[in-house]
Amino acid sequence: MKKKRISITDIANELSVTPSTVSRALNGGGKVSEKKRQEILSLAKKLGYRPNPIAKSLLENKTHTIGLIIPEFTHHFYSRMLAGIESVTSKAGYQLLICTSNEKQKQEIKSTQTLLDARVDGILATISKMNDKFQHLQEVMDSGTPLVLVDRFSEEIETPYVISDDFNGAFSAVDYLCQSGCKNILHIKGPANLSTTFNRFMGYKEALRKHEIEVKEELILESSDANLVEKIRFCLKNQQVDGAFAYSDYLAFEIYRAASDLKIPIPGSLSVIGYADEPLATYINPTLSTVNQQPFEMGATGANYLLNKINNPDIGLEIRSLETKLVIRDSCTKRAAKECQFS
Amino acid sequence: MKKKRISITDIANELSVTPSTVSRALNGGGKVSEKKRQEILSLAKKLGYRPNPIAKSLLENKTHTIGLIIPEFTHHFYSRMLAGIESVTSKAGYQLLICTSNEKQKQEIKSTQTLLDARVDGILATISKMNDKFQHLQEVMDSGTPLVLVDRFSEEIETPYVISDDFNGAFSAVDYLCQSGCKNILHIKGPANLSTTFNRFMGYKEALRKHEIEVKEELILESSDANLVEKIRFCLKNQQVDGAFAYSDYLAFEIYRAASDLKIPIPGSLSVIGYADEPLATYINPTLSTVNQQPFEMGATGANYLLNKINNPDIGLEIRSLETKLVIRDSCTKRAAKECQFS
DNA sequence: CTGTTAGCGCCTTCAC
DNA sequence: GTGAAGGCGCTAACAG
Repeated sequence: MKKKRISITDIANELSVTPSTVSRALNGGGKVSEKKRQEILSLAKKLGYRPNPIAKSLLENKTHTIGLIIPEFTHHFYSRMLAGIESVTSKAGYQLLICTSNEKQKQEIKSTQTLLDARVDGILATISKMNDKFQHLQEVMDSGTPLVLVDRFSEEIETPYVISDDFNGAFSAVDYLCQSGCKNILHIKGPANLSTTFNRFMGYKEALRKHEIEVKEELILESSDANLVEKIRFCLKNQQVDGAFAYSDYLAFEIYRAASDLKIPIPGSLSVIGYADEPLATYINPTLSTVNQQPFEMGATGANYLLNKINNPDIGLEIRSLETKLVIRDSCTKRAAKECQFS
Repeated sequence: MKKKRISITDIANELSVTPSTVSRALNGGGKVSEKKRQEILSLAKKLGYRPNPIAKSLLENKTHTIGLIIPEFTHHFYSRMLAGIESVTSKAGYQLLICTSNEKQKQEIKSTQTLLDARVDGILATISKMNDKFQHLQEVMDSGTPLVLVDRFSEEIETPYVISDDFNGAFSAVDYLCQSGCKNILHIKGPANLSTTFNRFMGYKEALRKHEIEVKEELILESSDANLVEKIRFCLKNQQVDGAFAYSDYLAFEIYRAASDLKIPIPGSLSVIGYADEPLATYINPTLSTVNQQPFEMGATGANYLLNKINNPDIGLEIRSLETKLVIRDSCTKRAAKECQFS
């Protein structure tokens, strides 16, 4: 059913020249008499000739396509990251082949295989949460396909990555809480095994240390805890909590709920800061202070880096850590104005 | 830098047979002695042979890739739609090449060209808001590349599409409001020129008609109106509005704001229903009743339909309208329990 | 300047 | 059963 696309040979026949000549005329490479070139060009245009990139790919062993593996589509964070990636790749004339892992290792492995089979020129991946093996990523690297990790990385795989500066992001948030007078700051940790969980926790602790506040076990909760909701409630009730820093905006929202149940006013008696600057942060009441990770920029940086690596295979193992932005909204008591951003 | 992938010829040489034989053994097609077949298969496995789809594409004029054009990544709706599409295509062994139009016609045209150049087997598109020309889509169809439109369509282009049943979605929402006693129902319309805007408006009017309520011009606002916020406020203050149906959840949120400013309690004095069931609907206070369009299913349906059309080019111009689900939350006074879904 | 040849990786006749 | 030949669309090297 597909209409036959016209090929270089078609226009060669029409003009009684060889395909080589047409190719040369079209690519400007070799020498072709000006007259022929014009003839060829105009006929090509008239016929609506479009080169077949498949043939070129076969020849050059390049596809001008980059493969992307993301854990899921639905999080705003990944959508923004995707938008950042797309903005760079489309500008550079690369196509984007998309796969998802659904946060499952098995699907991630399948995706890498798919992308390798498709002969993509490079792969951009956010590894899934549950990863404990990395052989599939090692295979990508062994195949010589440039690989750049975004947002999450692992010590076990030696490839460049672009991440957000979680340590400083968390630090700035907790530092802010301390400066505005909070003494008992609750922290809800993220999923175990994630570097982001670890780094945000470290940032939290470091900020407390700076302000000479003791780190109390009772104030640290795990998001995976089946009784999280009750524990938050218990904590707010019994620990004189006056500040809270959550691994995510969604967890911060759980704190809102508990506080609302307990009639603890935010920000009156409790200042809350979340993480990620998801849209919900501006919709809940009071609007939520949070740490913006600049996912668009993260995606764009990763894509740029990958394209760079595709064209200069020798560039080394580089790591980029993107600055975060502390966004203070209505969920915190304001401290004396400083260099942070209000919104 | 890329390591040479091993080819059918490599393994043929190794075994002193011809590539043809290897090809036959691998594809099971022709007759090959069982012994040779085993040798070939095991060597292929040992060497980690993977067929080159590029070569096959060139031969078969098929890429097993479908192209996708969406207006933007950041809306939850499109993310869900994308997830639905991906779930179908990946299961069917098709790749997904992604482009975005950023709601701009110019970029949409460029995207169709890119996808056509890439020789995708079919295109799934959500046309951009601002489209007034459709020649690029006509070109897609003329090229013989199956095209299916999702979420939005135009009368000007004769191709199958999958949309949400906006008329009934709106009707069910407004009908609900009427049944719970609302007499003066505000409607905020969506962007002009979109079929969704039109159909939701029609659903609104039809529901009023059913309940013999007069349609009042003063109760109908345009989202594009520069003074929208003030007009909502004016309306709530002066028109005894007791119900509101907005084109989107975001517009419903504007109504919340105005109501909050005017100290009009929701749902006490005003019932509000939005549209799309965006995440914010569950985060705002009170939680927002809304119409769920099942974007995941819409994407999946579109993808299935496209794959079907790719394999049966003769199937006709079909149109699917997906049912919506009215989701009643806390922003409405409850009516007597009926068949609608609570959440 | 332009035509011929060869080959990217694979598959499909057509002979033997 | 298996090999040889041709071709998908294109480019590069080598002849003229």
